[in-house]
Amino acid sequence: MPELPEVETIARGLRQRLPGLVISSVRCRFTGVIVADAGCFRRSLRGAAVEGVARHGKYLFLRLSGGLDVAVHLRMTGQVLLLPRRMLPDRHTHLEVFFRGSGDKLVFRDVRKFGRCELLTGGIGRFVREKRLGPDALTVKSGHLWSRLQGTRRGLKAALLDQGVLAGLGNIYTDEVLFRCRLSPLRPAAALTRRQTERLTETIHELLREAIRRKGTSISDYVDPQGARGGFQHVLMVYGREGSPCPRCGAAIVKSRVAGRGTWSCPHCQQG
DNA sequence: ACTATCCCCTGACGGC
DNA sequence: TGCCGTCAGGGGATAG
Repeated sequence: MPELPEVETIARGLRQRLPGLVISSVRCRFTGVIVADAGCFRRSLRGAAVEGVARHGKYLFLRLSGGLDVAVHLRMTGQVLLLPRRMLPDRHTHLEVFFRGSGDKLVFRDVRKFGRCELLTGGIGRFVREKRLGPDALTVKSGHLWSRLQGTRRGLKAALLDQGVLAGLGNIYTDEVLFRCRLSPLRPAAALTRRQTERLTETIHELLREAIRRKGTSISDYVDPQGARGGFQHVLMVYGREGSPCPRCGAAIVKSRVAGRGTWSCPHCQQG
């Protein structure tokens, strides 16, 4: 499931290849992935130049000429790929973008069809405000987290998964961050001290930077635009590891259900 | 305003 | 071998 590090890895991969290319045509094989009108989407993209690639939380943005942007969300199983333009699309390929004079095409594929592409005319900032996304998790300030966590009655995991609190953490990195901070996922968010919130913020930054360095976590479907898997799944400490010894104290990692999600934690280390 | 639950969708997996 | 139920979880909609 692509979270911030996976989307950042994709953004970096696209940044090396896309800027300067001009879109010659767009083929949509499953219109359900396009938010609003697919015909308008195709017409608007045709002839536009790619000026840059951006990211906020789990959203990827293609910045186009004419003040247009395309917002992409991969949800659970979405992929953004750069493939040879002549390669035949498979049954999960929903969108293909072709470029003038390029041997590659940009492909959106998604087994479960949860992912979405949306044309923006009002800019990224406006989109982020309308979606009520919190600050990006890579740069969120401790003071912001403090005020948001103080103002909720929810448990810590539920609060950190809320993209309105901070944008970018999903189920995997939330479990890993709570383990590193020795905090229980069920602990009331408002019970954190200021010092704990500072440490939590630093740990979020470190964990995400580390995961980006390893090019993300490939557990199920995630690959980068060139089809390469990430490496962070090899260093996960709790996620998906029920029954394995805790890397810190040796106690068996337990799986539970928190905020409707599978949740892995060490019952001994994470009592706080 | 806040919180919990359901739903979207497909493939993998376990039980029989 | 095949059928069926369950699970995976991001986020939007909806109910309480």
